[in-house]
Amino acid sequence: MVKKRSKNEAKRQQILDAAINLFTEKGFAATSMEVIAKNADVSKQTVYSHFGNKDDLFSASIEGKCESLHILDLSLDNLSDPKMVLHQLAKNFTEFIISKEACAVHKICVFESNAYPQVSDIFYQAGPLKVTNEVTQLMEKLHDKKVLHIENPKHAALQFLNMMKGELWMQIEFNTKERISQQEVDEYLRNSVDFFIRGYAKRAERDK
Amino acid sequence: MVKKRSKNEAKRQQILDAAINLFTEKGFAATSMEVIAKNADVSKQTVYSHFGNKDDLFSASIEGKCESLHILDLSLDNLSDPKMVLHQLAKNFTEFIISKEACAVHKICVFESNAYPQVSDIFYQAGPLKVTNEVTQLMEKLHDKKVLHIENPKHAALQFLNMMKGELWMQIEFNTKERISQQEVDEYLRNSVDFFIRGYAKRAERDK
DNA sequence: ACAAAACTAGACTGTACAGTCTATTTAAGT
DNA sequence: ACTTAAATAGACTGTACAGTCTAGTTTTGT
Repeated sequence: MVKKRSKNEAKRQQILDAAINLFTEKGFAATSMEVIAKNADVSKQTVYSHFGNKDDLFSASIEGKCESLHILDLSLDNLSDPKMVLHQLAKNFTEFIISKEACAVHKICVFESNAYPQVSDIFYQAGPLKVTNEVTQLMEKLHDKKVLHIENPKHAALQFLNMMKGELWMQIEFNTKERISQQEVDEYLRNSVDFFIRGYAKRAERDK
Repeated sequence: MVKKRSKNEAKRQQILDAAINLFTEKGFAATSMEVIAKNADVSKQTVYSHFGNKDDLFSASIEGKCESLHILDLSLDNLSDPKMVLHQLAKNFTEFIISKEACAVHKICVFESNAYPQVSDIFYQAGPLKVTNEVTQLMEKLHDKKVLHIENPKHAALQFLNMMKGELWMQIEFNTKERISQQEVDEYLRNSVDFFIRGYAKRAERDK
């Protein structure tokens, strides 16, 4: 007659929420279990009862965050107009990567990738790798439908996505004082999409 | 009758060396002044005498590192062969950004950019910004000499540099187990240079 | 109702570390 | 050579924090 009670799921979630906020804001080392407990409105002991130690809580909180981040929805109709598709993708992508949420998790995962490669890997799989794969499929489709001429879709996806980061991404990474204007960002995106299409235009169209 | 003695410059350098190594390896919070002193083969008090506190030592060590990083030497003759120039640039750039040194400083500056924006800014100026500016000038020259048709050289520089990061850079950032092969990296670089040149070819040559 | 698991509060331990103090050694100016 | 500021080593202080323990309270399955 084993009595099994489930732990309070709400509390677990409160702890995870507080933990991910603090970890991403202050980093692992500078975040204490006591402050996590306090922010979660829960006793320290409860934290330890749900998650055995600080490391495990860290893993769990990053994992939880990765699950909750829904990145891109590539609802890609209208493939025949690559400019529109790619521009939309570019906008969605940049908007996502500069979001506070995504940025903060990205930062801590990169930083702790030596001490916690498993954690870093969770993010890599759920984030960059997943997006790259999805965009690779898009590139394949653009090639198959003869909209563009893309011999290596994975390379094209990497080129496209990396390119889109541009200056804004660096400025956000380094938290610079000055930021380029929205107009400049838009222009960079437009310019980059045009450039991408020129570079991967079908032969026949290269002299349009 | 002021007697002025200069502090031991060698020790100062030992401290800076030890500090930058530890900070970049373990991060700011996880690096103690005692361990820095020990690694520098110097007493803790000496550390405090040279650098008032941990924050100042952190700034100084990052600053020192930035000065010692010589990034790219763009000795750009043979502009008439853009493929060669850009391929060389691509190789130099990737080699630099994946170097342990550069990576480690990059990581900590990004991570501490909230707590220490001044420090992060030093790196941004000395690294990404400087390289971008230099490559922008290269792009201008390629346009002026009518080798390529580049209306916005800064955008082109950003596109080129970001693009080159590719998959390897992500894998190094996240310290993944698997790494793509040197061959794949080379192929990506070649592919990307070709793509770049296609995208910025002069109109007359777009149907070569 | 009641038994046991989940929770709480807070004291406690041991460790680590930033920064200071003190006593000693080193070396520059004369 | 001698004086004295500068530099040094290492002990010391106070704080913070991971993780444990205890004693009591709440919740829940039966």
